Amino acid sequence: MPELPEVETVRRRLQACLPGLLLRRVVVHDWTVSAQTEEELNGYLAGRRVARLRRRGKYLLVDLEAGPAAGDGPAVAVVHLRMTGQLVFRLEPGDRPPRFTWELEPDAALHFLDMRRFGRLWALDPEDEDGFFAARGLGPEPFGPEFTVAYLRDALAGRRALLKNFLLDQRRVAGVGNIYADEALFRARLHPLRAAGSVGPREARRLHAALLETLQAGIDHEGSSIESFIDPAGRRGSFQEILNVYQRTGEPCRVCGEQIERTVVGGRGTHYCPRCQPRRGGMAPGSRRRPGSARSIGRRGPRGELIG
DNA sequence: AGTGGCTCCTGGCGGC
DNA sequence: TGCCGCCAGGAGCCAC
Repeated sequence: MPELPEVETVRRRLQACLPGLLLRRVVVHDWTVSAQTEEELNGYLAGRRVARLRRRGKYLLVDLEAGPAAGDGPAVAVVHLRMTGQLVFRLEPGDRPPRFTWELEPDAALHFLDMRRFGRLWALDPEDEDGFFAARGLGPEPFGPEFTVAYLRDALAGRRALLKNFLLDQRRVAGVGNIYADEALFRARLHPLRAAGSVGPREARRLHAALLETLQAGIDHEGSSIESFIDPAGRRGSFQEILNVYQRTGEPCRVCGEQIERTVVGGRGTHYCPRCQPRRGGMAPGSRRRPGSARSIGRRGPRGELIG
């Protein structure tokens, strides 16, 4: 499921080939993909050249230059992949029909495949972009200047919400989804069922570092191809190969050997190591070495995978 | 206001 | 073998 690292991987791939191409028109095959009609979308987007690609949280943004016709101002296309959205240049035999297609010049097309049909497309005036994200309450970018240890500490303070739910709340920090939330909590040695407000200053610092390290590792591995994530060239990411807890229920913890446990938080599968991530703070029992500690960073597991 | 729960959507899978 | 029901989850919406 596309989270920040997966969307960033798509952004980088498209940034390498879309800028300069002309978006001739948008064809909507499934009207539920957008609250705007095909005509409205084309009014914003058709006849413009792609300038560059950006990302905000899990949203992919395509900046379009003003067109040659009078009144064809610049525009921003916003795409959210949600669960199963994919942007691809080629349809393979057996692919279901795309939900929308961008016809490009010279001679190309970008198709939006989306089995579960949760993905969305918006076309905006650039002046309305900040309002668009403000209306959704989108929080700071993890790699942006706002997301400091102090910010995270203050955001956690006093909250009764479970830590897992806190991380999934896009208003607190943008871009974290179920996989990276579980992996970051493991790296930070924090139990997902702890109240956000119970996290102390040192733990907040750990969580901040763990979030950045986990997301960066995801980007470095070009995302997790768990469900159906592929990039626009049809390539799969490899982060799923080094997951520590996500979907490893019953398997041994890579750090302490304890069996990974699974519970449900907010309707989402939640995976953790009961020994490395105790409900109360403190040292993991029977071990001085803990996941995410300086000594464990960069260690290699039995199959050569990076741990932590 | 903060928080949790429900809903959408469909392929895949377990159970009978 | 076939069919039923459940599971996966991002985020908008609603209720408390």
